[in-house]
Amino acid sequence: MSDTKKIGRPRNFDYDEALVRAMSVFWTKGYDGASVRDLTGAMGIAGPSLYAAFGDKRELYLKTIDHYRDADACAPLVALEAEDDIEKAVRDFLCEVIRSATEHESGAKGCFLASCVVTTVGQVDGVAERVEAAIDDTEKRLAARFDREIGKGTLPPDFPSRERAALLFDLRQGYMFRGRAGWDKERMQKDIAARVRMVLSH
Amino acid sequence: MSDTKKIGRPRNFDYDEALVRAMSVFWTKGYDGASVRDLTGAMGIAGPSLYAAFGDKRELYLKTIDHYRDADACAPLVALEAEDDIEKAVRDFLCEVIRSATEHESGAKGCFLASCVVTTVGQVDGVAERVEAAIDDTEKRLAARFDREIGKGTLPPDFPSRERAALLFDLRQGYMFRGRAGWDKERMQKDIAARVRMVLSH
DNA sequence: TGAATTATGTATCGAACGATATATATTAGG
DNA sequence: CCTAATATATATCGTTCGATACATAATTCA
Repeated sequence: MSDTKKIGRPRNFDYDEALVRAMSVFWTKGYDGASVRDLTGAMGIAGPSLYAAFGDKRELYLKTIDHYRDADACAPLVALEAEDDIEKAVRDFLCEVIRSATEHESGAKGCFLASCVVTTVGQVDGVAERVEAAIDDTEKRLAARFDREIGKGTLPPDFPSRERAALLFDLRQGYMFRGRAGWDKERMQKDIAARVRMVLSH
Repeated sequence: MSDTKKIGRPRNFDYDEALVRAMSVFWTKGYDGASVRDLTGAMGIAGPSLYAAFGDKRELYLKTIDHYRDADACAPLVALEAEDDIEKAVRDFLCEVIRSATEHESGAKGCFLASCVVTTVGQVDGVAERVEAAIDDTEKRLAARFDREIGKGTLPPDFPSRERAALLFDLRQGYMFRGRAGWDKERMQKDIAARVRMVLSH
């Protein structure tokens, strides 16, 4: 848009990086559990800088949600779309779900939206519509992946893309729950083959 | 055990009822979001009574979890076990899941464990083991329901009970998520028939 | 009936909460 | 350079948090 420099003293922190660090705090501690001091500490800035740059705690929270969505940070979805062979793609999706549900990047397990944000739906204004939009968007992208195969002829024309997209979505929710509860990767991987077959059966 | 009355002034509130009310507060507001004042207000008692009867906030929280489990409060599971016809039973299970995910009893939607407690796993000591035990118990009961049908001959001997139990579990998680996000009952009910078929397919 | 025991109600504790007032530092434009 | 504009650092605001001290009420047991 404009590379004209703004007047006034410039920030000495990176906006997006601070946002990611804030997300990580919300992710691990929850909305209420994350204090402003926790946030400023992780973001490497002082209180007034947080309020000047992001508004208040709630607005910062909403901004982390939007950033998560915009950054296309859902690895399983990306994996499903990247692999051309649909069977491998579904398997990759499930493997990636299990990985993200068990491995913890910066202490945060699972999906930021599915495991963390969703719990604040009735509690923090602005969250509900974002979560609902995220579900719709995710399921549309999942269904589109199946439709792509129908176009290629790999799946029959009457393949129930939307139903199976919803199934993938729900399987993910289950894995996220198990991951949170401490299940290990190996235990979850046992059903992958059968589940791939189920998702693609017709 | 003993109907001998205890010495000292008796309580003038019902222990279990207070526990249920506390659970409802945790359910709707989350662990951190539920203040001791919220809790005492809903329970109809004063602070010191709470601490005397239940310990501190965390111990009260753990007690609500145990009470939820002991009360067999998971309606879908009960519905699955109660119906003799396995096809109807699975359908009843899914219908009950959708109902509990969308209707709000005392403002709380979804499953207390699956939608609320799980988010405090890494945060509140004592929660992780309870959640893991709850998953194991639930999946065992789901699988046992299928095994019952194998015994009757309604399902083949090689029917993958454990796999399908896990599937039912994960479908539930998906519905709970959608319910939290504001999906309405009708939208979720569209896939029931196909899902019943999928769960019982062999 | 008095001693022991337990619960209740009021009032409040120190700590942590979210948020901000104030003064200073750093930039662009005139 | 001076002014306007924005960011920073320090210090702290009033509130709410989880948790308790204290005095009083209600019960059992001797």
